[in-house]
Amino acid sequence: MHDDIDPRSPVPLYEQIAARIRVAVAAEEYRAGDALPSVRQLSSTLRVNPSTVVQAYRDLEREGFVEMRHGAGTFVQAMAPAVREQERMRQARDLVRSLLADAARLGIGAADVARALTDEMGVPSHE
Amino acid sequence: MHDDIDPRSPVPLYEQIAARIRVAVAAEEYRAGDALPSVRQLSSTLRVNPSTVVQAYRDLEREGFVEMRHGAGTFVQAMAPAVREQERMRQARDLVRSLLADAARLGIGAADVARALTDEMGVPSHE
DNA sequence: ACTACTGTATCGTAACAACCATACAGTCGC
DNA sequence: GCGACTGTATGGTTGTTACGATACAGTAGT
Repeated sequence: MHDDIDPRSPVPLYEQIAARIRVAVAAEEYRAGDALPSVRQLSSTLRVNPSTVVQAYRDLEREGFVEMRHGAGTFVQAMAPAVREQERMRQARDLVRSLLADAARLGIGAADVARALTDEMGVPSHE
Repeated sequence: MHDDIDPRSPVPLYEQIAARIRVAVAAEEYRAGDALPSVRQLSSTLRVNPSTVVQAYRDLEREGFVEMRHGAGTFVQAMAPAVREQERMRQARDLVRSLLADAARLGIGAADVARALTDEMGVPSHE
């Protein structure tokens, strides 16, 4: 439960925070209906500005992970596994599309990308 | 040979210019050893600042497409097809790695990404 | 060497993103 | 209804990126 959060990382604080919550929810560390730490509470334990936590929570809300209720708190959303799966695939599709757009600008086709991906998956050198 | 370049696009001008040159080189519109338009010349025909063209040319130089010779001009590099292929795969690998990093932050695994990619490739609905 | 071209380096400006500070507004237990 | 908690909205600071303006430096034909 130590920091996990690194202000000097190139990835924004609010993304680090959101990622942290996502895995906690995925690991059922939080159940549907549970309240997340309040904005101020989490911001003080992480030594971060409340607004930064808000930004993380808002991202999670857009993705359907949580619901923010004015004056009450932020609660994890119930979500059928099938729906969650579907949502994950939608995000994956968006990621892949922007990747292909970037690749095209470099003169790299989808086939090359696919090859590189299978190469990366086949060699689990990290982690 | 008209503009192709759109200042209002979210993709930077220098990237649009670099992309334009890449396809021209790939299409053998320029051959190895040929001189590209000079920085000032291209910048004036594109109605763009010389520095912007320089940035594009520098990117192309980093990628090994061209060579900038101070006082002489910018020339397309000779490059064996095998080397070019290898270079393309290296770039594809880098793209895929950063994609997987992004995906991980969203709780999306490589398997989901692979599925999304094959879906996108299988259904050429756009363009 | 001079001149007219080349690329190079440096600085400034505008737009944007991340983060913070602070005031505002709703909810709920007492 | 009051008080202590919640999230919300607004504005400012800082750092980064894209783009431009302008001065510097190398090359080559004459």
